[in-house]
Amino acid sequence: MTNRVTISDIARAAGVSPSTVSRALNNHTGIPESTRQKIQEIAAQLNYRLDVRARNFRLQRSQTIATLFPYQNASHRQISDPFYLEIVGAITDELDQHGYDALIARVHVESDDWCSRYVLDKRVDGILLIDRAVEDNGIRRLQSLGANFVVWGAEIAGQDYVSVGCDGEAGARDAVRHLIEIGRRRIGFIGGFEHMVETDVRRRGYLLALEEAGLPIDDQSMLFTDFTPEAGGQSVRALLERVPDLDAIFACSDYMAVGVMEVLRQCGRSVPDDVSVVGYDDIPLAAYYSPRLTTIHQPIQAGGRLMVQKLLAMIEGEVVPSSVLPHRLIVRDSSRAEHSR
Amino acid sequence: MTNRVTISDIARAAGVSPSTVSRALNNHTGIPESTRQKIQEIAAQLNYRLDVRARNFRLQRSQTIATLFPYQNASHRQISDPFYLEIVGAITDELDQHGYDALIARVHVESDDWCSRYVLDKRVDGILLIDRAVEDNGIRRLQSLGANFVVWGAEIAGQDYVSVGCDGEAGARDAVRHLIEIGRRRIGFIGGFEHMVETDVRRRGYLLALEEAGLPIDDQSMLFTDFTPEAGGQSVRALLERVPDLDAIFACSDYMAVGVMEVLRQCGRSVPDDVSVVGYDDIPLAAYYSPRLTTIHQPIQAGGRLMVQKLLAMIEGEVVPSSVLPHRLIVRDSSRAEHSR
DNA sequence: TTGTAAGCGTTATCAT
DNA sequence: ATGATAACGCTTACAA
Repeated sequence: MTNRVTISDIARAAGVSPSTVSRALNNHTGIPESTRQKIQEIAAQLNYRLDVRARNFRLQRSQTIATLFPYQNASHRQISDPFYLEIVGAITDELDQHGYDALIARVHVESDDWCSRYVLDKRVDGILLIDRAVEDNGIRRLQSLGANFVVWGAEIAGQDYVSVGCDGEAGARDAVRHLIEIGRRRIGFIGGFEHMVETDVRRRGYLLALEEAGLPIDDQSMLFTDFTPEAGGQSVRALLERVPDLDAIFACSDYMAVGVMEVLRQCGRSVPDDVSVVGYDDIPLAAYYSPRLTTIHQPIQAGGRLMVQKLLAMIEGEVVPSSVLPHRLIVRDSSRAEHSR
Repeated sequence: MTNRVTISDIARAAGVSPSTVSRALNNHTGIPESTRQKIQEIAAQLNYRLDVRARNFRLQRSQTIATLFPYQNASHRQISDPFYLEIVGAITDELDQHGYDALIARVHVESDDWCSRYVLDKRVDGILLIDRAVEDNGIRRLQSLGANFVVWGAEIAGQDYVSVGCDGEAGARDAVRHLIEIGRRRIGFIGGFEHMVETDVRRRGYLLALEEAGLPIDDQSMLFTDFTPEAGGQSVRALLERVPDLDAIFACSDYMAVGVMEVLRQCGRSVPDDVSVVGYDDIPLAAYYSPRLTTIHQPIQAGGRLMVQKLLAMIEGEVVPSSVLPHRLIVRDSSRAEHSR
């Protein structure tokens, strides 16, 4: 912690110049094996440690990637949906493997200040955005700055940036089709924030499935809220008041769905006998809840890693395309309707 | 993204020297209000942005804190326990408010390489460690390096570093006492990794409660595994084979407890009629699971924020003490034994 | 193969 | 009140 050993100290000890040391340490070609070895030995002896800050500064990079979680006004509430943690885990591990540091923050979705903070202030070499608004100022700003970034979520029409995620519209449609197939007719929708893409595309899928089946569409059957069991539970309670003959719920997250199922029971509706429930994400919990939760599986791990790989490729100057990952309907017990209407 | 505006550009435009600009921008005393205003205007006009990397380098700091999650050999499996996400959320928000960046990574608990990477390489000004091993090389290394760090978890005997967390021994003891009070006698324990402090202290509390009640202690009743519903479920299945007359489970995390309850049902045991279950953490899920989960509440939010405050104070040179946060037994439905034996 | 020197952008010291 | 200068630790032309 006291006096740091620098490259010059090694140079002095080895009787060479700092540049030679730098070259030796970085395994540059054109340095004789013998000198290299000698210098590396001395470095080890002296307990030399490269000052990454200095190097990154000199190299004008930061070797750091920010993973940003947009939140909305009202709901700067505590987050705990396991989905987020899974994707963070995958991202940080993958970054680690590539020698990058992972920075994390929540950012207000309606502002773009954070672009200055992370990009202009040169804190990071790139950004990973976990979901975004349908009209997203931050993304526009990132683009105008020429920043490297990858977004988690569905690829949407006219999108001129890179995303990695499932086709949420198709996923939601599959979920709702399934509910219709097992005989459900009054299907509620519980989403995250209305103007975030992931919720928006899933709502589209929901509406599409209803339409295809010739079922009536009713704004009263949709509700938008936080990704927590509590919010899910409250929403379904509200929904039941509006639509007493509700016979199914499609929730935009498994974690929400847990609250949904609990409140349904509290209200005297059995799941799945009276009301079927389908969630989204297929977090570990889904298979271990009772009843086991029907859901749309997303390859979260793979997706997180892919985001990193794409971003690093972009930083290397490559042109990379968006990826649409496969989703999969996993039918479990929460939607096995014994008695269709 | 092209040519960056630097302090010298402003100096040139304003007809002053770079040092004056620096002083003006940093609101140093001894600079006339008029000059300051003029310079700040020009800076704004030119869209000047401080290069934090350069400043941090010059100031020999990084203005970044690492939050590290130790993992064990076998289990570099995906993490998703909401507890972790809640604490990460609290930590990152609090760091943000203080102008610090939050770096995140998982580190192998049996190594201390990461100390070099984060501390010696000067990537961060301090470290937040989420749990640790009973004998923790990383911590010893951090101490020998004189690094600033704060650990999440119980304060343990002879500990000469700063921790923030609940008294896990007391928490576990309260949980198990409660089970004993409602008539349970064959109580199983499902922990995280055996040599991590949080699991270790809770095991002690568990044993203590059994001892106090004069109940027999049986190694076969304890199992150690991952913090996932799946692992919790598998553990309880194994436990039931070893101890067929099991009538209660104390699990070290609510998320685990979910899997525990599901498998109990699969095995034909009703919760809480046949087997009572108590979890730990009081994540949002706990109150919304069915049956509602009895658990030990930890002030996760407050704890995360407090860790940050302490760490920043340490960095400022203050001497700060450890904190033991209050825990609280929350009795819900998973432990209401209708029929005691 | 190696050394010299410049520079990344900022701030602090020491003058003036 | 302000400017010149050095320095933080490293890498890389360019020169030798």
